[in-house]
Amino acid sequence: MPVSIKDVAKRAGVSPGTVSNVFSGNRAVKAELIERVRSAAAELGYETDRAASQLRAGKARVVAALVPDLNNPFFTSLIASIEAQVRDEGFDIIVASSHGDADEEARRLSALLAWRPAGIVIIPCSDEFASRNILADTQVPFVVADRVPSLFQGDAVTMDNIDAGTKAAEHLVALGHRRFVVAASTLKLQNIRERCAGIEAVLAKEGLAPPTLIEVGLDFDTATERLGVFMEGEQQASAFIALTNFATLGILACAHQTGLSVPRDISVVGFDDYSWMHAVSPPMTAIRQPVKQMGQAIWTRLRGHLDGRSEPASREKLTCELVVRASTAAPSSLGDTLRIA
Amino acid sequence: MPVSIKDVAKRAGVSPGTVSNVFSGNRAVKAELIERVRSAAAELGYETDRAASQLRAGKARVVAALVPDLNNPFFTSLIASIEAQVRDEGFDIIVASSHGDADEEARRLSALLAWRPAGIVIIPCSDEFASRNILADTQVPFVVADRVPSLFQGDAVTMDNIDAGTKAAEHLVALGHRRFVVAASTLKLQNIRERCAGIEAVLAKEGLAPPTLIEVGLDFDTATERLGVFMEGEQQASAFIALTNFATLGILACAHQTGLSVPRDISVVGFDDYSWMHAVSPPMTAIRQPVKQMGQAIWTRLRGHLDGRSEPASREKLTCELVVRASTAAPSSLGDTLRIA
DNA sequence: GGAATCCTGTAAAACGATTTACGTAAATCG
DNA sequence: CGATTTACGTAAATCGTTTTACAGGATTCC
Repeated sequence: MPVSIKDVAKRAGVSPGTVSNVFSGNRAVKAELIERVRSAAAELGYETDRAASQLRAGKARVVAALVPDLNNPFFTSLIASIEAQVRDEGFDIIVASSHGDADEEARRLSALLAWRPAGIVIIPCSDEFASRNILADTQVPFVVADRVPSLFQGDAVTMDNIDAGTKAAEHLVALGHRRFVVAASTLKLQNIRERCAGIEAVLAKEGLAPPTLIEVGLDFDTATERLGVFMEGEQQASAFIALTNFATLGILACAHQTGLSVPRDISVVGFDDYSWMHAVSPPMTAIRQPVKQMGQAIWTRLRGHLDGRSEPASREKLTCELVVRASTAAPSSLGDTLRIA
Repeated sequence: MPVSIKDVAKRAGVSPGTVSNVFSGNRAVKAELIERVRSAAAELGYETDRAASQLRAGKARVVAALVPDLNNPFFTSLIASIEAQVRDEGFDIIVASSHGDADEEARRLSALLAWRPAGIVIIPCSDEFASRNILADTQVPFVVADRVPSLFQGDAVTMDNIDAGTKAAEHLVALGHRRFVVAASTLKLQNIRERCAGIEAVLAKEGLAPPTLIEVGLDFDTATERLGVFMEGEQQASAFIALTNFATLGILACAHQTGLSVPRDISVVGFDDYSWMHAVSPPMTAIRQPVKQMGQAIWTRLRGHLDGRSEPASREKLTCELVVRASTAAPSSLGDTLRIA
């Protein structure tokens, strides 16, 4: 029942090769025949079989994306951005999640490779990035995004994380804050460490005490739990910086639980910029990652390798932007005292 | 350089057919040969080419998902749920976005069909669902999710939207609210209309005035704009129900803008349950859609058609849950007066 | 005006797997 | 014990494209 190129050829009174040329545009076909083939195809409802096409042609119009978590809107926005890029050129996207596990990452990567895609974009689940060996063995162009091991050689697109940390810290210092808490997901990740470094550098330059670092884990529940334990204890910080989306939520939830008011008692800078951040009260000051540009940069890199051109590997670094809203303000008392309710 | 089944066969000293049988498990192979083939494959780094496999076998281990927007976390969570289901069985997922446009939907659908996937799940961008004709012409099993035209015949998985509306309205009525505003994305969508119907039925039963309906559109910016215009005007409502995620955000943003306090001045029930909802203050009362179960239900349906079994079409309806938090409370004055700042 | 070049069509050979048809050895059966 | 089935291996056909090789007619070039 599936209609093949031969059926179309027969109906249009041409050879299969000609039909192929009409659709692929690989070789010129006379206008009249193009017309005949097109209408024959339309009548039959023919659509070229991608598996067959890809098998013969050797190149697939697919790009594969492997991310740590499909529930994390940062990752899915990135996928959305890439999708918007590639669809104009007739590419499709196949997605997979490593669920934050290195072994699963390797397995999924192999599975994706089995598609012989035109390119792969991967956001590794850890800095070890053990899977890189798998990729090294293939010919498939790939770019590593967001979490890039420091001494990685290939194509990569990241944020300028040091700068992101710097901006957040400078903003709060300028407001008059002196004691900082940083809520990081985990310091095992290079990008998180860089964000911390940016913050620490600013505080050091200003002669302030280094920030209190809290590792809050990778999901909301553990984040609130760990921050909760910390905030119950007596402490003096007035400035909180979240280094991931879930850390932002964790800080907010705990502040609410312990009866601290934002920004009166504490100021908080969130990470990632989502719609809810300017809908809530107070609207959140946050560091916005240029997700869309990231998708563009990734595709540009992949695109470069596409026609067999072997471009030199490059590392691109995008800069984040601090969006100032109302969750940050000058500390209420000069002593930076924190009131626990 | 790509290593094929022949290379493995040669190295293991068997025929290609045998190698195929080892990996596909289609026919029995002696333990000793399995061992030889496996290790040969491992040494060579062989992974079976899915395009070739699929071409010959006629069936693909892929399911395609077509959603209106990859930036909407409801849709991507659903994809995440489906991914979690199918990966155990060695299926991959290919995603596409219709960007809310019916023509694009049709185009993307054809493109997806060209993969000859094992199944397709589609969340239509409108009730017209013009693309259904495309699907009707194929043999590919598909299930329509979330937005299902009322007289659609095939497999479908939806929420019990009437019940969702009912729950929200009953909750607010029980708190003592008498004047309602409903923020809907657009009444063109069947599911939205059903949610409204649920609310209206409750109010009617209680002898209350029907709710004021506002169509806020499909994204955050237009939502805040339209709600803003409305809230500036004098009105008396104390109870707000959002019917989509963006409507929730719109209400919150406008309340904040016009200086209304939640839940003191107005109560609001949000739609969809995201992490941010219990992190913000006040934590939001909301209607939670069982996204995970929805993914499971979809795969169960698709799975049923997989081995050629032709099961009867069915429509599955999942029930939502009202999560009560702190954004809803009894109205402050019995007269239901709304203070405009 | 003859040779070289382009243009555009067809037939047939791939691509890398699966599957069918067949063959041989071993196991089972009456 | 001879006949029949089972078990398991191989060779070759096949899936639906793309691409190569070739061919005939039109064009172009000296």
